[in-house]
Amino acid sequence: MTRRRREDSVRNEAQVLTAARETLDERGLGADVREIARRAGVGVATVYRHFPTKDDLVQAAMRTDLDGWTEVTAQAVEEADAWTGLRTIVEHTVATMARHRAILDGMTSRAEAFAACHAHLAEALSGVVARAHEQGTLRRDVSAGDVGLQILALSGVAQLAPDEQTLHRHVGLTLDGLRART
Amino acid sequence: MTRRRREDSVRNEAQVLTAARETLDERGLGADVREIARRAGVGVATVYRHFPTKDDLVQAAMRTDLDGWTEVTAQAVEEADAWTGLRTIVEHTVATMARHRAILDGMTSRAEAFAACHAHLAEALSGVVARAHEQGTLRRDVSAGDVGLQILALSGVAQLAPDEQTLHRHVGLTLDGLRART
DNA sequence: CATTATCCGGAACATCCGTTTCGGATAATG
DNA sequence: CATTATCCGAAACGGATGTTCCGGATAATG
Repeated sequence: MTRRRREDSVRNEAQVLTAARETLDERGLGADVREIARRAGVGVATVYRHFPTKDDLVQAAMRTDLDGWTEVTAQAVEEADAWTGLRTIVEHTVATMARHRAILDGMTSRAEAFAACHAHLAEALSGVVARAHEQGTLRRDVSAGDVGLQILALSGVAQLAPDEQTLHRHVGLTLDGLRART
Repeated sequence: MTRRRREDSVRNEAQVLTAARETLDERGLGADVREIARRAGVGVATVYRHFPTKDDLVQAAMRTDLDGWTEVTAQAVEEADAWTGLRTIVEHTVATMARHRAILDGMTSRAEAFAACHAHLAEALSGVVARAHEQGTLRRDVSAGDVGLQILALSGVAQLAPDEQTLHRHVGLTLDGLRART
């Protein structure tokens, strides 16, 4: 006879996830597990009971945001105007990275746990870029890989320029640079 | 009577500096002092005898390259055509950061040891950008701070895109985006 | 309320890294 | 060659961080 799961257990798991999200957003992948535990009002062992490894915790904490990002980008590929889709992908990806520093860290450090994200981004960009080339709205000499690099570069800016406005202006600047000259 | 300095001492100091340059270029500021010592064929204590702290070692190892960079950028400010000067600053700074990962790390992590570099870059950019605005070659809505951010962003690209050619193309892309539309 | 499976937190362990210590080796001097 | 100031490397220290242990607490069950 299997007992019902203890209520403090589920409560703690939720609190750990929340604390992990907060801490990872602030400190990035380098966040200390002890600090996450402290913010959750819990001991370290409790964290490790629910998530066998720090990587597992990170993935669980970022899952929702990552899924949202995946959906938005996948949808942007379907956009009739490929340039609009490209702009959406760039803006939304940069915004996500700016808000969640751990995701940026994972992408730039090529952590194995983020390989799927890399693949998804590459695929989405490859589609949109090809169609933007057909529609003549993207510079011919700009590849999907180039756009990917620019996205990561902009995300790097996000960590140096705290204010939303500056970041958005830089995204506009970059997009201007990518657009085919009329 | 003060004795002459022992020969193994000066030899070791030089070897440590060389090893430090190699290791810092490869691994960035996170380079392990033990690895530097090993490459120099020396014990850790020898490293610390010549350079009281890791920061001191880093500064000594990077001094030559930083001085070169300072000179080139200072000279670029004097350029008659401000746009050319700006391009030189951007290209040379990005190239320096790409080659010496530790310098990039120092600049982006706002380490106190690199405050002088920050100040120098800010001053140089401020001058060139003002004159480029007067000459109408730089977009009006782009500030010196913006250019500084773009430089750091491009340097970030340098760490993700190993090949020289891709990096140079991205620099060109960015410069295109900064130039006033004719 | 008694039982007990489940869960909890703090301490301990392992590793990494900057830095210091110290007994022994060695080069400069006379 | 003897002396000794100087230098050397291995080991140890100290702090940070991921992870595990374990004795005690507690919630689910009947």
